[in-house]
Amino acid sequence: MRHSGICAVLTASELQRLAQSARHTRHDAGAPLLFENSAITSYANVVEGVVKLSRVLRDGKQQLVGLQFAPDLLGRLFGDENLLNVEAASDVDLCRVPRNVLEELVASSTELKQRLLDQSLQDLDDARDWMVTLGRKDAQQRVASLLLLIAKRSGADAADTGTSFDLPLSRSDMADFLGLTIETVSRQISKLRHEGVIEVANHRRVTVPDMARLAHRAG
Amino acid sequence: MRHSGICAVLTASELQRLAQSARHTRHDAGAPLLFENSAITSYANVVEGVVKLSRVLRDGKQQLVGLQFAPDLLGRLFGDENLLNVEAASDVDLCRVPRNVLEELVASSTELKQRLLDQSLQDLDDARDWMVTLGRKDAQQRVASLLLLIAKRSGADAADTGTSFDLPLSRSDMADFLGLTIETVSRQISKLRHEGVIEVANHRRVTVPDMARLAHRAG
DNA sequence: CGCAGGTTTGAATGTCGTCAAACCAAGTGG
DNA sequence: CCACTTGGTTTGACGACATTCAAACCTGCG
Repeated sequence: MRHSGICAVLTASELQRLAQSARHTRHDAGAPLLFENSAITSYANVVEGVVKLSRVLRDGKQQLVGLQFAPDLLGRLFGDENLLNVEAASDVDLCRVPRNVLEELVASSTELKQRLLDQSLQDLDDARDWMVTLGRKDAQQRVASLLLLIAKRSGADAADTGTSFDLPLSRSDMADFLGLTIETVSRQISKLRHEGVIEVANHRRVTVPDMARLAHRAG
Repeated sequence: MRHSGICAVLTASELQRLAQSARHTRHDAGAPLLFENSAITSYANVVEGVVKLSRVLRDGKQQLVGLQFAPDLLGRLFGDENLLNVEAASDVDLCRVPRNVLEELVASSTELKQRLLDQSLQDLDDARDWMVTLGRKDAQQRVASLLLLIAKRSGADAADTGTSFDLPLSRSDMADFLGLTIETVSRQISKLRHEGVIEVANHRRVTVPDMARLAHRAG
């Protein structure tokens, strides 16, 4: 899930145009950012933290369909309807831009349009990658895949003792992303821990001594 | 999965430019159209039939990540690497266009670029929809979801007796798309048949007396 | 300290996968 | 025309893995 944020795709003059109307906002973990089927009134850049995109079935079950790390762009361009629930997974900093301003910019910049196309194609690739995970991997491989994804995208610091990072998701969120139950996620994490593939502190801080070994578990 | 094909997004003069280099090709069911990781040398429009996009795990398991019905566009724009296996699911007619010609057109037409962005966003929505199916639905709901999808996209003819269509996929392909095994797919189809939700002739021709009832089974 | 939320662990249940056999439709050759 | 083959599909018996239900366990906080 490597996206380029708004800032990365704008020229200096465009950025200036944007700065006039952009506003920073802060949100606590769990805060809803948009509701399913609501009209989109603004777009946003993820400045800090992780945002989760989800859909819910009629029976109440939930499935996360995407995670947005900084500096990803948030919000679906040119769609009138938002098909997703958008929530802060961790504490989040956003840089909001009114919809019409951004679309104005997009209309005037063919370069920008090109970059947005690239990004949506990247998102599509990511979504299809995850379809493989959901359709063909067992619980162990799914959990390993998620840890790998998080390690890659949240600036995990590498040391001699291994790579460390904080989980931006609760067990419940992880389960909803992996198509599993909380209990199964917990069991698989415990298994990886007992086998020395990962170390866990306070249920949230993860250390990976050997990334290749984790990758191997991911299938 | 509602895409607009090339033809739908081009002006008359652009179509003319395209006609000079476009070539029609025919492929039998099962024929490979592109290989994973191969450089893309051309793009194509699906004129007739259904094309399947898939990825394979190291252990040989396969997962379909998309289906392309006429008149969808085939091939990933602006990516140098093709991450997918592309095969004819049924007998297929393609309209091929050399890569450079299409990208030339895209570069010159901001309207075209816009439409391609729309399409990739639609594909992304579709992929995320299917993530919900793979992550949160049981076998029965998955099979019903697929039948519903095929009914919608392959021009199913509606009559007083119900809606009828041919399955463009083998049981094996269906299993790979649904994240199930052949046997489970077969069992669920039999179940739907015994319960009168669908009728099946020759293992391929499906009739749905009451679409709403099928939709209800899809979750 | 004691409560509350989230997490871990355990035992029992159920769904789907695996293995294996029967079935069906279409095509080939005697 | 019928026996035989072949590939795909269906059905059955069994086992494995994930879910469910329930209880114990941490960690942070009043």
